[in-house]
Amino acid sequence: MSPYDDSATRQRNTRQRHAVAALLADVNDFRTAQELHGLLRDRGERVGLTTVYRALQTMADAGELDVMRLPSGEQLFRRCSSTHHHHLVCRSCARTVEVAGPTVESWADRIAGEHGFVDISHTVEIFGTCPTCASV
Amino acid sequence: MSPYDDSATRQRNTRQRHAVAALLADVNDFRTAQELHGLLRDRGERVGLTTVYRALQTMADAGELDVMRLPSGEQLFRRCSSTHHHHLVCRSCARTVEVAGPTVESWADRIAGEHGFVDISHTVEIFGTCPTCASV
DNA sequence: ATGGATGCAAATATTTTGCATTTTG
DNA sequence: CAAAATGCAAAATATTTGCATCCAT
Repeated sequence: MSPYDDSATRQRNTRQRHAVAALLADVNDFRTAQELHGLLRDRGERVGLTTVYRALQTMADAGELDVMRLPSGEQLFRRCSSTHHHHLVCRSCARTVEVAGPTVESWADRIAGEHGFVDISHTVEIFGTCPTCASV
Repeated sequence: MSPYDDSATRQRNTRQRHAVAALLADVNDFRTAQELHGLLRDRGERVGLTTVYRALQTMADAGELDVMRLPSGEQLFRRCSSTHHHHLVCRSCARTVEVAGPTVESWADRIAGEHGFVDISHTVEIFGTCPTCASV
């Protein structure tokens, strides 16, 4: 493997995968596969839902995407951001606030290390009722 | 509401719900609905899968159960432990270590409070590869 | 040309719901 | 007896797979 191999993945450079990657770059936030598929539709891109799922899975396996799961069970995908953060989500209206958590990051790494776990990732979700919904 | 009302839930006291509750008390660990249903079978209890799901949902809504989700998407249920803790889960073999996180608790409460959110709950899952799986 | 990628349809898997019947209080 | 719970079958949801075709290399 050459030292400057910039193809992180071994996949082919298809229109569809490019469209998915471009969309994720623009959105830069967690979306379900189905939402992403719909957004591609809106952009006039013609990509099958199956292909969206496959592209997302490939990218996630390659470590290019963060994946989290909604309480309802759908998985959410987002382009990996160098600025790792978590979410504070309103149970009632789903309003989401991104919060940074350096405290949690180091805590998670330390805890995992103490148990000999490697290749650590973590998810933190805080649920509550936002001020607007609470005042109704 | 009487001050010493010990019926946390308003449900009826059926054989099936009792069986599910008793099983959860014995298992005292995270299990899928299907696994719990199978265990009831093994015990000779005759409870429909639908009923298991409904009992679990009712108990979870009542705050009697903790619910988490596997990376694969199935939800896991466990009798609430009074000692709130989080999980360090091996991606490969699903081995789970329970870890306490006072740091995270206070962090989550503070962050949520700063944004005016009330009635806070949170989930933290740490994923990694356990020592055994990593050495293979 | 050749093997990976696509996309439709169908299969899976998990969880929920309609509804007739049974059971609890 | 009335309301709630059960359980079967069917629906709903999310995601994956078979396979014939297409296209990037």
